[in-house]
Amino acid sequence: MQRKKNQTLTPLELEIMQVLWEAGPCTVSEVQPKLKAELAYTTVQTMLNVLLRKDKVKRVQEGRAYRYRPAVSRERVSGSALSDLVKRMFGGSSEALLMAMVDTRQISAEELARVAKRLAAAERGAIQEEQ
Amino acid sequence: MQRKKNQTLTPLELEIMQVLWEAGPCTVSEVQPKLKAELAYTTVQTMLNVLLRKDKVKRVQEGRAYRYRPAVSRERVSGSALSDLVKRMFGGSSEALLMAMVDTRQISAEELARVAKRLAAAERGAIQEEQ
DNA sequence: CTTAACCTACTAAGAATTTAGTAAGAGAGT
DNA sequence: ACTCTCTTACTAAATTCTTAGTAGGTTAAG
Repeated sequence: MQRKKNQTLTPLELEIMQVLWEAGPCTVSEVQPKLKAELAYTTVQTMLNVLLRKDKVKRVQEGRAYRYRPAVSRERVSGSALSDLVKRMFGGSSEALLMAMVDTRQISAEELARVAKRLAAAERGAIQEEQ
Repeated sequence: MQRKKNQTLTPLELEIMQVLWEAGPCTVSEVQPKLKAELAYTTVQTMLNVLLRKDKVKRVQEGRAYRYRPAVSRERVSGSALSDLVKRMFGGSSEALLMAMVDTRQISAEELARVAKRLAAAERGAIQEEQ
């Protein structure tokens, strides 16, 4: 049995999850050509097995093969990757992360403000006049 | 000799760098008690050696011991950790990262807007009326 | 029925990461 | 001089991550 919560996905695990999130449920042979690296069929299979053991994907038999689908949402994984980074790199301060993004020119203060405004408006909109 | 750029620090390497960034140049015995995990003296020493080989720290002899100091800035490291995450998790879109932070409630849209406004003002201020 | 294609389970091996032990030198105290 | 402590260099073991091979089963084609 597994003991830990297994939160953080390794780089390769993450890349495979990306494929499943983007392309939807896939078999091993469908995942393989969608990866950047050219990995052996059995390597991809092994990784999907690892993800299965970690409860990050589910699978159903389909003909002779299994079809794998994500068992965790992209939002959930990106959320925990983010909070992990915020904790480890920015002492738990999301604000520090934002400042670092501006400092290192990954986003300009102007663009940040534009996005912030848009998100704030969307949030208000979602509360007041939903659909 | 080493071939790669060695950009990404491992979790433990990062934790040790944090100590050096916060406390300033330290010897092995000064770093050791500042770590969360209780690691053997020689473990800390080994890690500082690894960081030295990777050119992430420099050291000078001081009495019998070495004193280690960061050779890369926190900004540089956090910048590349961030761009790594943006690339791997958000398809290269910083904006997608911001949206994920709001979606996963790591920051509210309001706070984001507040920080954005402050950073934009600081940027304008830095250009127009410095000091 | 034999063969080729495809798929799984199991196994393993290499690399990176984390952890720490051992041997040995150098000062300090007695 | 002898011993204790601090420190280094070197070495190594455990764990995790990445990669892939081998054996064997099922289906489809001839």
